[in-house]
Amino acid sequence: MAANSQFSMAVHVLSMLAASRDENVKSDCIAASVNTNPVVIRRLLGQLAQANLVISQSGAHGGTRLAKCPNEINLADVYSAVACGEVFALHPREPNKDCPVGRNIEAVLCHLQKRIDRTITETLSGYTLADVFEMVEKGATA
Amino acid sequence: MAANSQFSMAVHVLSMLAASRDENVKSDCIAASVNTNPVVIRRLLGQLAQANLVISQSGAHGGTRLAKCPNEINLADVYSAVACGEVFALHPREPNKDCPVGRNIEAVLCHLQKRIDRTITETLSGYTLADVFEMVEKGATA
DNA sequence: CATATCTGTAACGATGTTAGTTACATTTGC
DNA sequence: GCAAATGTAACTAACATCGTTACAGATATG
Repeated sequence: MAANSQFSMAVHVLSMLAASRDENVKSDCIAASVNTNPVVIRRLLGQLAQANLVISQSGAHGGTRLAKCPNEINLADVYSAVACGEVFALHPREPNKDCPVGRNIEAVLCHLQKRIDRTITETLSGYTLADVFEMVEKGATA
Repeated sequence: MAANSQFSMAVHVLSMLAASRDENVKSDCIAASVNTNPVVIRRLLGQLAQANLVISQSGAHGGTRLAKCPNEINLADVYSAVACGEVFALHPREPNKDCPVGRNIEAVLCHLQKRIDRTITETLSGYTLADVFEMVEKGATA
């Protein structure tokens, strides 16, 4: 269960909200589509709200809706909102500093990590929620 | 401990081998630099050997060395050799197929996954082991 | 203002992955 | 034959993610 599905869930959730523009959608309803517990959804919505992607309302007739138009939300925003881990982890234990390689390898890997993260962000910024929703509606993978 | 450090370790290990071109390096020696158990290193070397990046020899005076020149090995090869997981996982539980979004979202996410993986591979293929080793020697992050 | 309905969040448990460790069979040079 | 290595299986420890329960707080509505 270790791999992180937050991004997948976020895209799913946002697609649900895009399907009901300007209506409050309840966490129970979203949870039913994602097939999980409403609390899991609310936790995720909290992160998306902090990133100003959605707006939630408490109380009766409450729920959540998009804070912007689907074409104003791109997937890079979503990716940074859910703060997924890096693509690859650094060493769990500190390398040996007495070794010329061990001493410097972490800086190099850290640089690579950032480089890749930038690449991912660039790629994701090419997709808006509107694009995703269109794909979902078509049932297409193009 | 969930995040995958195999790629980091692989780059470290290959840098060690690049530092001792044409010599057999023992797993104990590499383990000392990575600060882990030799068995962990041998497991990793097994994967790198299968990808034809290194060659191991059993027995006395055995060890491992690079199978090619450092400038013939690029990091995309390493990335695919250690078969890291995807950047983000799909839903752990199957979405609800009765929902229009739930029915189609997985195909879209799967498409996105592949798109990102391609981007990462492209970026990594821009670095050879020789590049990495040069950075390590300089202690620089550029 | 009482109530029903919703979100927000804390706390805990189940599950699964990763890496570390031990142990041992196998290979190979001397 | 012996010493020195790799290859690999099996087990354990640590940890992250997700699911679940429980409850406090907010808010429409009669």
